Amino acid sequence: MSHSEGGTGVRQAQKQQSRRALLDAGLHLLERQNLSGLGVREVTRAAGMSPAGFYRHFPDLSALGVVLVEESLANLHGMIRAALAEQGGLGDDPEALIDRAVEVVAAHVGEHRAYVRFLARERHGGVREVREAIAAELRRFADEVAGALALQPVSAGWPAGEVRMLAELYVDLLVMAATAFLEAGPEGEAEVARTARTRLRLISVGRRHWHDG
Amino acid sequence: MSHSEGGTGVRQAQKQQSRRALLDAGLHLLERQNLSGLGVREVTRAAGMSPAGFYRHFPDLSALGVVLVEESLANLHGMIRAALAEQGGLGDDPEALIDRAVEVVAAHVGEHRAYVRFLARERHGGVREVREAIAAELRRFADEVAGALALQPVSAGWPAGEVRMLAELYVDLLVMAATAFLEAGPEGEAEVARTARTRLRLISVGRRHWHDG
DNA sequence: TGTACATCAGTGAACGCGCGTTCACTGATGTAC
DNA sequence: TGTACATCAGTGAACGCGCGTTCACTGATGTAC
Repeated sequence: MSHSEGGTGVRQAQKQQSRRALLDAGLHLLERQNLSGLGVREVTRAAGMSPAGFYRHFPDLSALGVVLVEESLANLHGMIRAALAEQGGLGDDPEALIDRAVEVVAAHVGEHRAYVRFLARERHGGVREVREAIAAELRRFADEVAGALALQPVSAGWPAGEVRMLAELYVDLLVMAATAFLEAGPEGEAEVARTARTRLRLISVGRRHWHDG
Repeated sequence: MSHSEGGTGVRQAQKQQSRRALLDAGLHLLERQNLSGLGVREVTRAAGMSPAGFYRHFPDLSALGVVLVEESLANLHGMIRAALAEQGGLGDDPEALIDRAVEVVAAHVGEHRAYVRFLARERHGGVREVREAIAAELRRFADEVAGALALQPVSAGWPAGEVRMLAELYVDLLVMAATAFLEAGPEGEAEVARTARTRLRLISVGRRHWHDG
């Protein structure tokens, strides 16, 4: 065991650990402030590293921010994919699907509170690279939802552009629900969920009667 | 004319002018950065005043931010009230009302671009006082919309809570439309307007068929 | 296995800089008589 | 109208401070033989 256990990669593993410490420290600090107000020294201090060490990992704080965006939405994508995969299992009951989607969002916010707060704050924040990274990820998110919607029987005969627009509306409503969960304490959570469900159902009803009279 | 023309108030008028210069400089700088990244010296420099002069008008930058919030939404309230007042004139045609609302938002964004950008950026930004001021104003905005909705024949028999929720949904959609106008250049404006109208109509249809089957 | 050299993540000191805030001041405006 | 004093918006210098970034360094890890 004593020979060849570490080998190549010990150094790299240590570096990854430091990098993670910087990302975690940054994410933690960003719960209470904007990325544009964050400082290199502040992050390294929180991560237990000397200021100069930061530059072994990132050229500047925007770069760290972009990595946080990717991580935030990697999580989210996984959950969305799982929720959409259940669609078949839930049959064609739109009520059940809506309930499930809202549950997924609530759970996601509960588990990744810091990431969600970060996204909400920087989505329209002062750092262009980060804004653009978030916009790109949300577009990919809408792509997935659009793909799932297109498979539903209700969408038969709808042009792709309209399905896509509907998907964007759902995404926007889910993002709004997520930030509402953030802002409501635990006591307000049920109310936020109720509101989110009603909104989604309203869209659902509208969609069903779109071509009526 | 030479006696009594100025009189009391010249000093006060000059002070107001300086205060305005500070607010305008701040608003201008905030188009490209977060409030939490703004500096006292930066604002006074842009306003052509010495740094110390700032403190004759505001205790700190958050206070300036709160005033900008009030101004932003004072504008908006006026427009909303005007749009809602037209409601009677437009009869009960919901299509026309939606078209008009979207036009009003587009015009507002065109004329008050800096204010709208500021609101979008600070709504979830890093300065609590400003966030809370924005939330309070948006609540008042939803109150007005709820009041108008309650008067519509379509709302007969709807409980006040549901009307309120509907109003909040409309407000959120309009706010999202406003930020979409911001981000789209002039060439994308028509597309944003089309999307916003479709979203609002979808709600409108859903509302009409809410209690069907 | 042991040895000699290379790599490179993290350090600690140093730099110049712009920051927020204070202070005593100045001079135009306001007021009392 | 004129004069003497009060007010106070804006100034400019000064302060101490924490910032971002650089640099030569150290010592653990990796590699060649």
